Amino acid sequence: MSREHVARADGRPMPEGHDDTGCHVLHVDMDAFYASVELRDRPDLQGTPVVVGGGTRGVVLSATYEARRHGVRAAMPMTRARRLCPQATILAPHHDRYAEVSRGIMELFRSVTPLVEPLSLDEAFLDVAGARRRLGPPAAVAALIRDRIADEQRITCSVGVAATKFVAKLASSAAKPDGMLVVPAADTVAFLHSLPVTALWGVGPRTGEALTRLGLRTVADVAHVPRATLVRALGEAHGGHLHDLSWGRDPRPVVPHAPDKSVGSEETFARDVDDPAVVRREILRLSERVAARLRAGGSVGRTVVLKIRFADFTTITRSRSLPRPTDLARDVHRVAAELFDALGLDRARIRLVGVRVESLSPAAGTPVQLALDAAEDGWQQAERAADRARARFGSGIVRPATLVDRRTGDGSRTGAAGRSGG
DNA sequence: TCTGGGGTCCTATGACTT
DNA sequence: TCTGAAGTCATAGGACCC
Repeated sequence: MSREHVARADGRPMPEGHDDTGCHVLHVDMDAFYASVELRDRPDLQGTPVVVGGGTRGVVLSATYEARRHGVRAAMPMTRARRLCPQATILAPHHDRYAEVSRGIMELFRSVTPLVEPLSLDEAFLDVAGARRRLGPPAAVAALIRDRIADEQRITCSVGVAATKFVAKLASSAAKPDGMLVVPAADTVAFLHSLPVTALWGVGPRTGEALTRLGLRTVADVAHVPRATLVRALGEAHGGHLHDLSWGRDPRPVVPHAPDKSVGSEETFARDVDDPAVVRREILRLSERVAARLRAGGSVGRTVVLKIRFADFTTITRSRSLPRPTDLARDVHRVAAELFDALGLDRARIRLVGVRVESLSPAAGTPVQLALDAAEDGWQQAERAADRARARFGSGIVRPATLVDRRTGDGSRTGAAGRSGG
């Protein structure tokens, strides 16, 4: 327990032990995850400003706390980050590596409790009520997890311990970096009411502005305004939810294995594109990618959504539902391409194109679409055979002929910027 | 100056059904 | 049979999260 940095909700050190009465939810969040993973291989950069990101139109994916001291933040355009902190080392992201570290961390969590709800690669909720007899009270479990992640993965994390998910998440944020904060159930309201409204889950720039217009700046302000006022300003669901959160009411349990509700893929072009043929090729590539992920996840989907972002950043979506769900690239592509053609765009400058499939259900037991135009379930078998070939020989081994460059035989993307680093 | 990619959830609106 | 109300579903857009 040498690594602990334990504090009470009011910030004073715990006198002895940890008052985790009523607390069984842990929120574990890696500190500057991508940057921390990169620093494992570059110990020479420890203690220096490092920014993970890149690409011609990229944003910051992760930054060390030394870079953050210069104002660099996640999701900030790289050009701005470079200006704010010119001395920072810029590293390109390695997603495979982050996914691998993430798998190790999630396995570690599941060795503690089966009730693990991952939120992203680098954070998860854990319900440790059932681990008390084996591992001790929640605060001790949290300390154990922090030690093990430091030992096994050589990165640091912060942990919030509370009675609810929402408060546990706020607590881990307050404990960052490399800390732990226990908010005893009895202290929940006092802890919450000291925070700014922007700390509330679901309050971003827009909602924050709306609350400011009402003169509400702290969570305490939100708690003491009539619920009806919030509902009028923000709608029934959002307003009511914020009012509940402001009093620490958050009955959501920790749920492992929540099924996916949609699967999508999108690409920002390195330069805006006005050639419809280029856009159509990208739609085909994205449809292939999405369908492969559907099959890999054992899902089929019924609604295909096409997303187009124009050069001026305005964004539109168009969707259509199929009579039956599918996991075939051929079906997804056909609908997405038809939606694009129906827009009737005349050399519009397009910045981004995306394809998403919604209304997912498990493939097992779902009657699937057998090709839209013909009774050939040969497509199903062909795409599954392609999956097997990709699994064996690499992702580039099988692709539609229209995506193969005739001169080089290379099907790699030529126009899109690709992920800037995430 | 610029603003990724992968998602979830909510709201508004119009078509359709009961 | 016609009409309006209410419910449901599909679609589009937006806010938010990491």
